[in-house]
Amino acid sequence: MAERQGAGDHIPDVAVRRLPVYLRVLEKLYREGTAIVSSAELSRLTGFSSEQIRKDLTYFGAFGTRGVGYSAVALISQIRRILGLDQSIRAAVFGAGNLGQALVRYHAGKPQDVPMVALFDRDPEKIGRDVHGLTIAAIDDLPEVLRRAPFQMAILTVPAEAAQEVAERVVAHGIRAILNFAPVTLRLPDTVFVRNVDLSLELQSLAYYVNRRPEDAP
Amino acid sequence: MAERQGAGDHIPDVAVRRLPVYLRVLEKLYREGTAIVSSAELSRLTGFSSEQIRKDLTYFGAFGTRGVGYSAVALISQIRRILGLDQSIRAAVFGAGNLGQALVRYHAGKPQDVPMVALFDRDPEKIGRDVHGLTIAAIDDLPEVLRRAPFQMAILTVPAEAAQEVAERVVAHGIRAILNFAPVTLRLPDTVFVRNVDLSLELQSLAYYVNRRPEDAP
DNA sequence: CCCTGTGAACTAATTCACAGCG
DNA sequence: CGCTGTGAATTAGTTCACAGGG
Repeated sequence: MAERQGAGDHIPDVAVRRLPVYLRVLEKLYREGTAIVSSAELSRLTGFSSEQIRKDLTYFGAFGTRGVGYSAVALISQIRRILGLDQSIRAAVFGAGNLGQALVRYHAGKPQDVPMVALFDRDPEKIGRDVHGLTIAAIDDLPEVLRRAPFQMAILTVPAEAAQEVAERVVAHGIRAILNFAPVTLRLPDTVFVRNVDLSLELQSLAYYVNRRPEDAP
Repeated sequence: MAERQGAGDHIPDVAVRRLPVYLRVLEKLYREGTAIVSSAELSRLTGFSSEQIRKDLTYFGAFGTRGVGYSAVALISQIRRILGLDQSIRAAVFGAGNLGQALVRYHAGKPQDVPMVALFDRDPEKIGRDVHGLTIAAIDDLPEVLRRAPFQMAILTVPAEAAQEVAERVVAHGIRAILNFAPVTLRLPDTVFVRNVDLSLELQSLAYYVNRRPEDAP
């Protein structure tokens, strides 16, 4: 009689990825003094359909009031809870090159739920230098840094050749979520969740739409 | 009797986004001397299923040889043609802050099919400075720069508050493809193709998977 | 015999349409 | 009434399974 214990129904990743968008919009509305928001207004501000927004939210519960809408504060804290942002989630950056350093600085300069708390590099020249308050550490110091400044997420900005090895090392230390900027397909146990962001790939696939008539848009 | 002129069937964006991944793997194989590749090998190297790869390719034609596989060179040039990379496609970066400058430097340092040929900023202090060979231009000089160094794609790394306005200006000058790094939902005519890359959003949605058992992975 | 190409079957995701409730 | 919540219908995307041709 027992169904799959506590698992609930499978939630599509596309829905999970929309939650932070809702959160961003809700926080803006809230700062501007809005107390109640309808799915129709969220639709206008996010570009997603109102039924999609309602459906996404009901994957996790019933947060609105029929005939009225959603309380902005309440929905903000619900979404933060769903994503786990109510607990402390931290990230470390691997690779203190152009991109790694820029991401640290860029991210530090904005409101952030997931702070970057460590920055690693392999180059002995760079170790010990400061990037926006973070001291560059050697990747070999990973265990020690993890103890001093725990993090649950790795952001890879190392060169393509190094990415697989670095990924395996962070996974060996218990990291289960990776944001990979290196232009390689990582091969990792599927207990690890990987999201890829690849500038060249984005530009190449955008090229497809440059010479296309509007009707062919997806 | 005439069907929708020349339009062919609608090709899903997910498939278009996989093409550059195939391309990257094929180019690596080709550099290493491989002449013929099977969809099974591409599957192993990309993580996509072999039938998906074959299906994706047949959206655009029949490029393989039954019983044999695909010629690496031939498939490379086919995919490049499909994406439009056989013509010259160029991008410009708007916003010469941390991220914008880093993207220019990062991208310049690797093989690239879509070069970045211009860099804009609003800050008079920055105008005229050099970033990896590109001279920072004022956004007001957009028409002139477009004439001197034509580009078909805009990469937005301006602050959130400025993104909508800058987007509208580039669209007014005929740009129809935008890679948006600013944390806002752009509202643009749907003749314009926008792809969003938002670091905070990626981190927030990854957070969801940090505290999840492997079975709940998507 | 092998691997591509492809309809058919299936699975996932979105949109519809309306019941439900403040 | 109005807007949420949600099964049902639809549409999109993936995988299956095998026919097709070198």
